[in-house]
Amino acid sequence: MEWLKEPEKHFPPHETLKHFNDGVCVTYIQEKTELSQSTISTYLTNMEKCGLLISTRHGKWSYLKRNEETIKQFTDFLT
Amino acid sequence: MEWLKEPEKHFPPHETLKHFNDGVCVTYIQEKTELSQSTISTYLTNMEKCGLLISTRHGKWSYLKRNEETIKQFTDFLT
DNA sequence: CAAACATATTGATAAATCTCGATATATGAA
DNA sequence: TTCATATATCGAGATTTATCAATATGTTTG
Repeated sequence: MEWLKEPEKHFPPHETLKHFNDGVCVTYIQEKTELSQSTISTYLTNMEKCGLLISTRHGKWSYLKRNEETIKQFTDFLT
Repeated sequence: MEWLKEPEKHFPPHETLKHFNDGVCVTYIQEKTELSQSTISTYLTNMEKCGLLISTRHGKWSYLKRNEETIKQFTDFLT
């Protein structure tokens, strides 16, 4: 969640997409976390189901970005 | 944590102490949570060690109240 | 001091979570 | 259509967490 605040600072640019408008692809997140592909895929899917992340497919890649609206609701609740 | 924001609204007055200055005793919290005595004792002890609660002993009772300073640090971090 | 009460600690078990490898599915390229 | 790549799902083991009963310790009161 922290890395996704400023993707440019934490991930390399994607080979085809020239922007981070829809976030970062699963593979890059997987590499950076050093967890297995299946683990990260499950985590990200769950986080999307929770509403914390938004997933967008571009061709074979899934891009993940923060869902700021739900995140705010949640941190407001915690506070 | 929520109950301890306004103890008067969630707990009966204590038999000896006439105020909630130091919070609420373990037994009252235990009864309200409907967890076992040992479970609640462990939880409260841990929360105190984490700095989230402040424990004060008056005779045979331990009173627990929120440690607002640390709680704020924590919610700030989460936010 | 002994009994009674409040809280703490210990040891144990069931359930949940973390994590993976193997396998399945989806998608673009050859 | 087949291959290579990206992601998803399944089944399972190891670890952690939640929770308790039993027991120990601390404290007041008779």
